[in-house]
Amino acid sequence: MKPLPISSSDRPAAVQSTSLRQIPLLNFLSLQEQRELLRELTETHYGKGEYIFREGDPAEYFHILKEGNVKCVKSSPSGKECTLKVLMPGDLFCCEAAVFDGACHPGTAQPMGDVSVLRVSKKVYFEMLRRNPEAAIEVIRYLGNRLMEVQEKAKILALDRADQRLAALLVGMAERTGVREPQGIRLSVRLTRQDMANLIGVTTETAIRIIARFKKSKLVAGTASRLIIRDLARLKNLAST
Amino acid sequence: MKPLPISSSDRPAAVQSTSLRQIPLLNFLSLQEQRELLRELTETHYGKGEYIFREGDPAEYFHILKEGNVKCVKSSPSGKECTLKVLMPGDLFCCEAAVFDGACHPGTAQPMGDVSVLRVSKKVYFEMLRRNPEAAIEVIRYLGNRLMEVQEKAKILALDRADQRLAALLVGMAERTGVREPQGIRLSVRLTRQDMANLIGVTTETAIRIIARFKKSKLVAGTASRLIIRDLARLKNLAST
DNA sequence: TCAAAAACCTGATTTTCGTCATATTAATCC
DNA sequence: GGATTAATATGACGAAAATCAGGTTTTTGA
Repeated sequence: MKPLPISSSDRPAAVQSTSLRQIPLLNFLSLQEQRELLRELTETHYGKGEYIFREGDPAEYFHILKEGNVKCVKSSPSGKECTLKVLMPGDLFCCEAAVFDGACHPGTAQPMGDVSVLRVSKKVYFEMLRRNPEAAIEVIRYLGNRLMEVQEKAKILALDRADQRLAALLVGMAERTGVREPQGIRLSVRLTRQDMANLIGVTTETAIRIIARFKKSKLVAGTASRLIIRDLARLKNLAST
Repeated sequence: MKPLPISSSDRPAAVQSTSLRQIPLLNFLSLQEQRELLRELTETHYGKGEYIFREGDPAEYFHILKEGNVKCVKSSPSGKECTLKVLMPGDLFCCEAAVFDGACHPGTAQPMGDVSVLRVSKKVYFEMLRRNPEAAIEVIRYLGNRLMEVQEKAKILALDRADQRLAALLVGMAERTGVREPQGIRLSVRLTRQDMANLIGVTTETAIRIIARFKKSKLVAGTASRLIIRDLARLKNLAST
């Protein structure tokens, strides 16, 4: 596909046309439609400690992650928190909440560092989908995949021990964000023991103890900002025992 | 909406046109489209102990549950099983798997008694969606809701104790399938202790012990085929503590 | 560069739940 | 309606993970 022929005066603030071509859910649109949607997109930057939206906020927009990582967090009345997913650039988020008029966000979207987010109003987006069945089908595919992902996660939470859940998490992260390095596979997402704990439904202490065991048996190395998977095969094996 | 004007010679085997109007995902179609889709639908009956499809089978059809209850089951390599959801009439199933060419079913669909299932090939269904953006948007809504449901379930599995998970399950079942009775709310779905155990990720013994405690404190009564919720408010309270 | 804040670590103790073994009751089907 | 199977029940024991209560090390930011 060729670059969009859009003059700089055509496009809003900081949304670069090049970035759009990397977003799967905006393919399947004619150039004309892409240009129109581009006009409706706004880009916002967030830093650590801020919120993109919180659980219970009214859901008025579709969000697309452009840069950085965002975690989707749900919390229970007792104050405990559970991280559903770490989003990567290109991921849609909160399409599931954007579904009904007056719906609220079922979870909080929290930047894991500096991030950049694209936003378009539900109304505009749905109108675009109505005109572009092919794009609607793409959204169906995306949601179907997300559904399968969460179902797999629910299965693991329901059936597996803590160490297997952690192994499965690391395998998944390695596959989605790993980069080859001499010592093994480095995760390009910063992930603290606490992050891991929240992702697999255990306490931070438990995650720390398990990672310590993994270190001893040369499965992983490093800490949050530089986590290395040293033996993917054995981790995979542990996850599916 | 008026009844479909279809002569009995027009329609395949046992698919009654009246049943279709109760299926949310077939609304938003013109009469013409409904009639065409009807011709492509086939109905199949299954009994207990049979499988509608199994984990790993190639996914070639969209399924719609017409009558009875079906459970979606996933199993781990070690042989343990986890029930993701009890489907009710009108539910789509395995749309999530019907998403890619050559995809396989991520779980097994198991009748919980006598059931009747409608089926349409992925190809025909997608073509229909391409012609009917409104129907595609309806599928997006459906998937969005399913996604929110599973996310909520994952949160509960990750954060709550067994008794709270069971309470949450019973509250949900009461709301989806409960019928008022003098002694309380009766679940219209047959649900054994083992079913509950598989739905909340504990062993059967644990589910039995918890239900026994619930009985003592007058929260529930009865067994599988006649399960009564006697104090919904207190169950809700327990679930969200 | 130094102080403060995160992140990481460890041990002791308790709670929760799984496992195994064995009854008892209820449902189903010739 | 009585045999057979499925479902429910209970106890004793152990393993897994939470909790609480200290630490140390690393990272961050003024």
